[in-house]
Amino acid sequence: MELGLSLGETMADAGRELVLGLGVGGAGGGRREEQVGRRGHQDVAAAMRCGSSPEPTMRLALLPMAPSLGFPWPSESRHLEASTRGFDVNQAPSSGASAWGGAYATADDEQEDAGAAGAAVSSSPNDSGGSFPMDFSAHGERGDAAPCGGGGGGSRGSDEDDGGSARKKLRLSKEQAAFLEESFKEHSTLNPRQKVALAKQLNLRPRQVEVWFQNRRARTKLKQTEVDCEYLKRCCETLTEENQRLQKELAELRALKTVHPFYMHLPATTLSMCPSCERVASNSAPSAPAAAPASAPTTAGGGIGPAAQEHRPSSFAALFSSARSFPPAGQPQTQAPSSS
DNA sequence: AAATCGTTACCCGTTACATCA
DNA sequence: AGTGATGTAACGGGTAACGAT
Repeated sequence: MELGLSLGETMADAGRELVLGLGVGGAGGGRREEQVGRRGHQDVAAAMRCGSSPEPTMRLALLPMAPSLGFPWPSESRHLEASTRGFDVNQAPSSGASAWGGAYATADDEQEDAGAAGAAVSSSPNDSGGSFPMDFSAHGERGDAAPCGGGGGGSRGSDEDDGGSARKKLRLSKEQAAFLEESFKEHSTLNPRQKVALAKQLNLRPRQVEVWFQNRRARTKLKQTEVDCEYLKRCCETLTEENQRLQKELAELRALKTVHPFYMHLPATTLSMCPSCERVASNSAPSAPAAAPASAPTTAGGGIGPAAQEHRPSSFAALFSSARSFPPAGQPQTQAPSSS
C-alpha cells in the first residue's frame, strides 16, 4: 500500500505533471501508449495524463520533417528552455547516430521510431552547427563506456555486446542526467515513442532511458517515503502529547471529583465520566473510578457501546455537547498509525 | 462469454560498478 | 595506494493490463 500524501517537492512535480498532461496520440500503437497510464493506482499522474490528455500528437516531433525538438514531446517551454540553455539535443554525434540506427533495428517496435528520429535529427532546423558544446555520445565523464556500442537495444536486452565481459556501468554525463531530469519533471513515465526519441537525442539506448526512469521513480518514491515517514512521526508525537494532556486532564477531573464530594450532590450525572471510560454514570453506582483509572481509557477503544450509551445521563450530553465532548477514551492510543 | 496465452511496461529487490572521502 | 561508504546504472523476477486466440 502506498501513501497518498502530497508532501514534498516530488508531489509538486506530480502536480505539475497533472497540469502539463502530455498525451501521445497514438495512431499506430493505441494499446501501448495507453499502457503508459494504465497503472493508475501506481502512478496517478500517469493515469491522469492518460485519461485527460488532449494533446493531439507528439509524433509530430518524430516525423522526418518535424521541426527541431527540445524534448521529444510538444512542450514549447521545454523546447525554449533547451534552446536557451544551449542544448542542441539534435546535434547527436553522427557516428553515434548511425550506430544507433543499427542498434534500433533489432527492436521490432522501435525500428520505425529510430528511423524517424534519425531523420528528425538530421533535418533539425535549429541545428546551427552545434551551439552547445555538448557531447551526448554518452562516454560518461571519463569516456570509458560507450553505451551505443552495438548493444542489443531490446527492451530487456543485456549488455553482452563486448565479448561477454561483465557489464560496464555507464556514468551518464551531467548534461545527459540534467536532460533526463528535466524530462522526468515533465512526466515521470515514458511511452515507447518518447523513450526512443529521448534515447535518440541523448544517444543512449532506449533501455538505458527506461532504466533511468525506473530508477528515478524509485528514488522519488524513496524520498517521498522518507518525507511521509517524517510527517507521520510528527503526527504521532503530536497525538502522543495530546493524549498525555487528556490523560492529565482526566486525572485532574477525577481528583476533583474525590476531593470535592459536593460535586456528587449535583445531579450525579453532571460529573459522570464519559460512558466509554467509566461505567458509573448511573446514580446508583456512585463511582468505581479509583478501581480502574489507568486501564479505563484503554478499555473502550472501540468507542461507546450501546450499553454504555444507555447509561449516558441526560445531562451528560448537555454538559459536553457543545464545546467539547469526550473523545472516545483511549482513542489516541487505539488509533495508532497501524495503517499506512 | 470465459479461459488461456503472449506481450508489454512497470515495480521491487538486488547486484555491480564508479566515485569519493 | 588501499579501503569502506555512497550513489546509481543495470539486471532479474514478479505482476498487472491488454489483445488475440
